[in-house]
Amino acid sequence: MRIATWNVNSIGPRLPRVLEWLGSVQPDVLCLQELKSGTDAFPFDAVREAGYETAAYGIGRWNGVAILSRVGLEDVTRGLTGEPTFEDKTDARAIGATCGGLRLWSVYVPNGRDLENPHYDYKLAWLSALEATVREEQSRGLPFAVLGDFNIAPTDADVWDIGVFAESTHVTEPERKALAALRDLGLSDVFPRPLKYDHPFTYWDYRAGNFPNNKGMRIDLVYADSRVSGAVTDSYVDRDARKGKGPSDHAPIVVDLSL
DNA sequence: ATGACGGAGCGTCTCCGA
Repeated sequence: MRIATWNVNSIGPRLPRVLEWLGSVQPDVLCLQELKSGTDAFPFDAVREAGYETAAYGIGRWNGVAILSRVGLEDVTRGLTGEPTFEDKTDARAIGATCGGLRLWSVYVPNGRDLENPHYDYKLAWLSALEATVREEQSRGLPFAVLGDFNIAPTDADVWDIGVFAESTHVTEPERKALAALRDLGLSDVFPRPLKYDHPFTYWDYRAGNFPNNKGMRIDLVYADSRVSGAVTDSYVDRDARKGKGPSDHAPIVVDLSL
């Protein structure tokens, strides 16, 4: 089985590239983040013609997540257990489903913005709710993984220059402790191989030539339990999907499993 | 060339992203 995750930075303008990518890479399951569309506005028909069912969760202009599957899509759950709000609004940042016997979640962790911003506290609260949800979900007894844009660089090596991030989110100890809490639940970081250079970055800012200069970050992650991680035969960041005209600023991660 | 911000909304700018 081949599973994948991709922050597409809006499904509308990205749809042609997503369809092309599905056709060439042929994942069985694709977790999407940052749809920037409401649930009803998702292009279900075009994706169905490509052979995939979709469970989408979007609330409009920001965030939004989905799971596409050609191996079944059951028991869909939208949102986290005890999910916090921001400015009294609930975001659409997490969706879970059972696909081909696996319990999979697609998540888009809040950015945090700045260390003094209330959005940073929201990010940490959201991560606590994710931990609680993972704990609950594991009681289903199915092989389990959570995939998505975590907006956290797990180590200093996961950004191109840690000196640039001295007063920034994404690299702080509280954020990294939230990842450690997921590992304490038995999940492990499925570390992909890069197609080029020596580190598997998954995000490069559009600005200032960051992609051609490989000023990237590894913030999209696959956290899998032992049954899933033990079945991994290959994993890579498809940086080719970051090239060319009209790309997302994130590249997909592809994980092959022998279950 | 991989190649030097882009998406969305009521919008001619601001917010957001990381």
